[in-house]
Amino acid sequence: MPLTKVTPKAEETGLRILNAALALFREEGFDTTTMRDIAREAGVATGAAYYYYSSKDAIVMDYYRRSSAEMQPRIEEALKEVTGLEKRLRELIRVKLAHFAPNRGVLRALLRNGADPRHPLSPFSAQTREIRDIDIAWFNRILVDCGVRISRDLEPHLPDVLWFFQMGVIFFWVIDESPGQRRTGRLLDLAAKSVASLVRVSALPLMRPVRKAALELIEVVKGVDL
Amino acid sequence: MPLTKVTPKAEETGLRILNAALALFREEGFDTTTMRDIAREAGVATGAAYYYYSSKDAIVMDYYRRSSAEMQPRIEEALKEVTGLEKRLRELIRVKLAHFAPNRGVLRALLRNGADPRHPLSPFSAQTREIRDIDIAWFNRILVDCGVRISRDLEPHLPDVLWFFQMGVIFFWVIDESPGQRRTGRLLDLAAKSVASLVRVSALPLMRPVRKAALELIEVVKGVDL
DNA sequence: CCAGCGTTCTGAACACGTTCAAAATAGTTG
DNA sequence: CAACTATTTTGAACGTGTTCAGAACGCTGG
Repeated sequence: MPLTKVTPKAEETGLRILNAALALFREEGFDTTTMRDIAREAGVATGAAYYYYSSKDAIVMDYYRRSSAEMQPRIEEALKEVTGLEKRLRELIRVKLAHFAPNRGVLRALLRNGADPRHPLSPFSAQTREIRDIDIAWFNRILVDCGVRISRDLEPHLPDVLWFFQMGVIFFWVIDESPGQRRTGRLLDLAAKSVASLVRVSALPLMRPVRKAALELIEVVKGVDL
Repeated sequence: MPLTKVTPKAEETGLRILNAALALFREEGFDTTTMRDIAREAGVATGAAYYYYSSKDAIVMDYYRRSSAEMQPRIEEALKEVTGLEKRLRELIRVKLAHFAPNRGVLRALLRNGADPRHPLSPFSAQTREIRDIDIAWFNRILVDCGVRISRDLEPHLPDVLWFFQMGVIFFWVIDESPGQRRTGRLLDLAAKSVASLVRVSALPLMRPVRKAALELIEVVKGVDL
């Protein structure tokens, strides 16, 4: 991925390095695995790993990018099975977690630098913008055809807010050490219900002052770098 | 701090190392500053730095601990000046940010590992429990004598929730690159108002179902490791 | 003043992520 | 095929955080 022009052989080597890395990350953990380990496992010299990936983090980045791409059809399908804001919200996030599950440790490395947009490896960084935009588009789609009325003022921000909510769940998930991350499952059930309710309630005329406050808050938060 | 038994001379050396580190962190940034730099600045060999601090992170930890201690009287005083939930909430957090302000970069290092409770350097870790407990006690105190009615079921959790809210503000602050972190100031104003309103509204009998949902959510989140 | 002992300090050494000059290989052109 | 270029690969070397065996220091009892 990092190489723009590639011979088939190079493509193969790059993939071998990526897969070696992911296998080791899964077995030994991200921090314990060294670049020398990865290179050895892939059958190349240390420097070769850097020819394909400019850093250890770049491997994680590539994994993130590929995963997000692979996920698209699975999401599309999952949303066909299910209707309603709450269920779709839950299903969308559930599919993502399921897809990331085998490499939860790798995702932990991705989220290590939290929400700092200056760090390339961050769901808020410029480098992950493309993935983020695709992600947000799904939330937009869910909102659009869920039949729930959305107030004009909230409308342009709601997909971003839902995406942010999703990131919260994912943060929780990578930390969650309960067996099978069941705790996250529970959290997702409860939170999806609450969020759906909030979205529904937010459109009520009575809620206008609350909406105004929320909007101000949203605007300040977005102002940072998002 | 890391040394249990200390001669006055050792105490002095330890402080020299800490201050050298903080000065360099401020001037050059946490990542750019090396342990060798710190040792040189303090006029000792590299190993000496490790005699006093078991790691680079441990320096940050010590700074965090000391700062939290120094902050106590400042908080006490600030709360005397001000009444009401919203204002006190805002003031409490504002005092903290003001105190941390000169070493914002150091705090960024502290929050680098996000909310992972397994990482020692995390506001959620076992190592920071003492500080966290003291912190939470303040929120408890604010709630107790603010005159606002709190429902029985929410009462034991509310200080923790407010503390969590505070952590959110601090996370935002360390990332906020607006001049003088004005954006965070604005966020704090808005958020404190909203939070205070929420607390007030939450006690309404009408809100019982909402409270129940919130409580379930809180319990799941707390279950992790907090 | 010395011997002994705990405390403080030293600097070389290790493993890691990363860089880079140069070697090996593949591909292309005369 | 040979010469040349572009791509791919190598492995030694650098700077970093960290460790550790032992040197230096300072105090206490004789």
